[in-house]
Amino acid sequence: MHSQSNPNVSVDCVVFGFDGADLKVLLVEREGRDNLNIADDTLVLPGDLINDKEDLAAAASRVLQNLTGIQKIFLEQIGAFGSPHRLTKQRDRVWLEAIRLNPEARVITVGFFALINIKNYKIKPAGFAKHVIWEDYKSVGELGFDHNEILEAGIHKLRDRLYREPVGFELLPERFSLHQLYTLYNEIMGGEIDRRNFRRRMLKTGFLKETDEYQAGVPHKPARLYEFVREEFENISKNNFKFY
Amino acid sequence: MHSQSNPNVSVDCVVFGFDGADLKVLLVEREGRDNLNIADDTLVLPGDLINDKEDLAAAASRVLQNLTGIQKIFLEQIGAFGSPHRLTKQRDRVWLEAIRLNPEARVITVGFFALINIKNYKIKPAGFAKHVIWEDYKSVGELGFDHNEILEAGIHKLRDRLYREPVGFELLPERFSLHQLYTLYNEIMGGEIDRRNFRRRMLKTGFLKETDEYQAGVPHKPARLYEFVREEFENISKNNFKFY
DNA sequence: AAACTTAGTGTAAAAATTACACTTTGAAAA
DNA sequence: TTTTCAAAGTGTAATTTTTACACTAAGTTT
Repeated sequence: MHSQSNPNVSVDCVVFGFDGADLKVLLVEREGRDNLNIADDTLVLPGDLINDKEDLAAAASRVLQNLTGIQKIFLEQIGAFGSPHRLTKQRDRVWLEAIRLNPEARVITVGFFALINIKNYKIKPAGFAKHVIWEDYKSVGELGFDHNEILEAGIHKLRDRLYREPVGFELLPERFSLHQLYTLYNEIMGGEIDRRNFRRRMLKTGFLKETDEYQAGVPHKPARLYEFVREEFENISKNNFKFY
Repeated sequence: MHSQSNPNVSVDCVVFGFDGADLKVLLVEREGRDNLNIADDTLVLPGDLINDKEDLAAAASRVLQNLTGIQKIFLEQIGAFGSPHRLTKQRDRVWLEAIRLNPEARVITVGFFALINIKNYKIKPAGFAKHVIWEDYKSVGELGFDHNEILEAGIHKLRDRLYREPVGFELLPERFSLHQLYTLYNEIMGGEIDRRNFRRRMLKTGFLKETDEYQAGVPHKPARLYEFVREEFENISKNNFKFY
């Protein structure tokens, strides 16, 4: 099973989700593979070594599925992380020695990032993942390896994408209120976006289609729900469109 | 010498230069190492395997220096390229078999990019580089390995950077005319930028300092030369500045 | 019926962007 | 020395975009 894995190259996934209020990141709590009993509740990004004949993105997909059960999501590369010291923390070494065939090997990792709507995926820990959790991005503490660094690179990528690609919609249900969209942008940008201007701006783009559906079960005026129309976006965005 | 190199990870450098009119890329024509006589005039990006205890960026620097003599330039990562088929072209295989200890090894490569002022560096081929040339970006043909793909990623990065970072100045002499700057932007953006608006816009930023020096030896009205004042840029760009 | 919560709406001032054509200056050629 | 050539350098008006800002509407809960 390990025989075909490449000892020098791994992948790690930064998967963002949004629960309607806060930005979340998918983390796994590692434990010994095959129930190897090492005490270690360190949180890490889902990741592992690549196989020798496997494309990087395919490896990321596979690893993510193996550890969390999440299937078929679009992963975009963040970049390579290759400090020679990235695996030298004491706790990480102990874990690697329990788990890897070549625990001493120099490993460079390739980070990937993805956005998903939390409610659309059921996560179920497997492999060396004892638990899988959606951690509030703002409360992420010290992760194993150099995963805080990878996460930082991920959030940068996310912000960058959010400006120019319609990625925000990946994080929302198919039908959403403008308030949800606003909260999402405001949360990720960490900023003070004017609510009215945001609304006007988004509507003016022409790729939000209003539906006849409204929020239900909320203790206040229900908001109209909208849909993102990708075809419209494709038309418009030929001429390098900017969201914000 | 090869003993410490990692068989699975390499770096490749996309180095852009500007000669006043056209955007150039640094390419090397490969040959057998130690004058191994294999007939191969394939052009490739400067690159090679990393050493086992070496940071990725450091490896890129070293490799670039070893092949072209270029020292101490700032390299920024483009990303990892890891298709399992990236080394399978026939000519590439022949070359690898003549050169590498593990010619069959799966290699993923990490691309880096840099911008330099052509006139400030003397290039001198060494290592497996038979010649080093500044190739016009527009005339680049088929390169070895997957280097066309890496180059494409490099130009994207360049365009992206050009919008928000003062990277254009890296490509110009310390003192330059607004015309040179304009040509540079217009060339890289491949676009139709209005000359007057460009000039006003750049001057308004406040980080171009006019000097008392003028172009010399040109058969027309000599242009005033300007300098880029980095400190001013740092001040201004706190609030995510955009060039164009 | 009152209180609460979020939805939803418009405008005026300021700033940025765009399109556009002629004069100036120095060197080279006549 | 005059003419020609090539790029340098300059301003404005119209349009569009951005910004700042506060109240009413509608449903639910108390």
